[in-house]
Amino acid sequence: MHVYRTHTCGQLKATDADSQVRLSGWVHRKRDHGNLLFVDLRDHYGITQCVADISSPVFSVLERARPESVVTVTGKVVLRSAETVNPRLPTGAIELQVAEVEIQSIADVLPMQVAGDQDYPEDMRLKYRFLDLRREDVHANMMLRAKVIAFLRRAMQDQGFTEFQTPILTASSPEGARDYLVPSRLHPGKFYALPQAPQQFKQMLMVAGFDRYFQIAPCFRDEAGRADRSPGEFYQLDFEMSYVTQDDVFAAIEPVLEGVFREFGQGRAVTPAPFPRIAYADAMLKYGSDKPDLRNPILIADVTEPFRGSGFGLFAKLVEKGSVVRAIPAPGAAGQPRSWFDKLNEWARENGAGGLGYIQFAAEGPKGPIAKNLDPERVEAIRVAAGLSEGDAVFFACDKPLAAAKFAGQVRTKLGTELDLLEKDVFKLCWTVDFPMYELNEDTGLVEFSHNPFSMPQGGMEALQTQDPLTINAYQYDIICNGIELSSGAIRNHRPDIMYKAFEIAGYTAAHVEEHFGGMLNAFKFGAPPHGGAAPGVDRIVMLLADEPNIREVILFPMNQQAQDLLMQAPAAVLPERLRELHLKLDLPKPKKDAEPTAS
RNA sequence: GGGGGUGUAGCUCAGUUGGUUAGAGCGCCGGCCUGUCACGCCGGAGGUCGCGGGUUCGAGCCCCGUCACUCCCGCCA
Repeated sequence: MHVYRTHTCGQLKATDADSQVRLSGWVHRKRDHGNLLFVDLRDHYGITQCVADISSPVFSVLERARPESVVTVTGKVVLRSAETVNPRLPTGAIELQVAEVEIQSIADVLPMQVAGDQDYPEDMRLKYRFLDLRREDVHANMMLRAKVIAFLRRAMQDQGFTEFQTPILTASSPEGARDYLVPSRLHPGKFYALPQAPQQFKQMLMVAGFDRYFQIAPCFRDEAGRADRSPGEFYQLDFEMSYVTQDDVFAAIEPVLEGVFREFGQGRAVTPAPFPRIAYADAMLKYGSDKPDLRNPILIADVTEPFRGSGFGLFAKLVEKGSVVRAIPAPGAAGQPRSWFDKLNEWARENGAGGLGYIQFAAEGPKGPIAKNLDPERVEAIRVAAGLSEGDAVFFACDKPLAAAKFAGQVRTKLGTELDLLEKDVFKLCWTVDFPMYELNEDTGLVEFSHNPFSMPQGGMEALQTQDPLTINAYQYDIICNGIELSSGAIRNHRPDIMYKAFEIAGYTAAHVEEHFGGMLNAFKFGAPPHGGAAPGVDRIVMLLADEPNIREVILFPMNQQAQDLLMQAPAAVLPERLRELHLKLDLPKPKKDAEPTAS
């Protein structure tokens, strides 16, 4: 008999009755009847009830074993009597009558319980992550993650992509988020940077002729955390393809994404490929966001004209000064009490808006503070523009175009949640396309890149030479699922001449481009294929599939929002000799006074 | 860097208008219990009410500051 186990804790069934077996695992839970003791023994695979009574020498040993101690038990599998079968347990038809027991590892009193579903503070869960990971839900999330990644690898290989590893210690990229830097011992004063994404490497792979690349790529960014954004590091399904148009990229990745949501979505509906494509400008108008949540049926409409020169002086004056008015329908909300509208108004003020005007289309006619000050024709124009019927209400956002769009988007989300309008049990995928290449910096009045400076402008060189830069779109796209951005991508600009011109428009000289992007530029001067790709976030895909509101629930050893690893105690101070070796001297801010350790 | 929320036993939380010795459940320790599966019953230990200051006859509760965690904004080519 094997020294530790003949079976796992999820394995034994009625057909194993009467066999002699050995199990090892954690003491999940004990039910001590004084003269009869039940021990639920748990491992990765499941739980098996083990039983011993007072007549057995193992009784006192097991009785003393605290929860989460690791034990090996040996004995006979016995059928449970009909009334003691536990149908909720896969092994519930049998139990193990313990004849021998060996304690492999004693558990101290636990800081947090593994059995049960009590909530614990996150800093405690992270500090004792090894215990937290034993718990059923978190354990299952990590297994889901592993299966999702295996699926993605297989799906990408099936689509003819090849997996490559790119460097972790690389050069700082002058664009984008802050880099994590690694000091060089051999080169005083110089630093490696951890890649924010393998962007330049994957483009080099295309230049090198590998045609289709993918990688489950670690990405490092020194930026603040969010519920859906892991600080420090995260993983992307990074891919790039040669000789492709935007449509080819979509066609390649859509089956992979649709497939992963179908495979692991547990019956939830998935948008079938091809996914809807929404132009950035439309997305901002209708959804108030470049990340439209298509589960929400509300569509925003522009109603600037009905307010222009109207009796509602506040909006009329703002419109004269260049503001726009957006209407956000609230289906069926006309009958909501005054307090409901007041509450939303208060919410709007808390979110930085002046307030939140509205019209109720009640049975007796339009009512509310704004309707009183508007001609009936204007109210009717609004009703038509926003597609409203009797019984609906409508809210208004009035501001400069971008601010109005963003606020309308917030209202849309708020109303969708408040009125419970979001479609349930569904993954709604779409592309946001046609991002503008440039935007105007309102502070400086200068034209800047609005997203990725290496995307190919639509219309190529001719567009750059002839169009108003602010009207040029890029072959740049995002993939969105339920309002969460899974990925950015682009058809890249592989032409040095177009790149110089694109940077020139944003105010950069050729010398600047050469200095900062010399490596890639150089590569493009020796024959570069047209290419493009994207990089869906793996953590976010798993988060959506696991239906978790927080990305840390699907990461094995996440850092907290302050980018600290509470388990491994990173970041940490280092010894002075290590700093000397790296040619570093510290210049620290004044320490916080009365700093205290965390509550645990 | 800024804003919101939270902070009371190891954990989850309650704590009335500012008023006697700060409570419950889980966990822990002890006792009882031979068919439980969130076992049950009895008893016990366990508190710098995050920390500091203030107001008050009196503060877990009110005020100011601060720290920690979290959510959001900024940031995220």
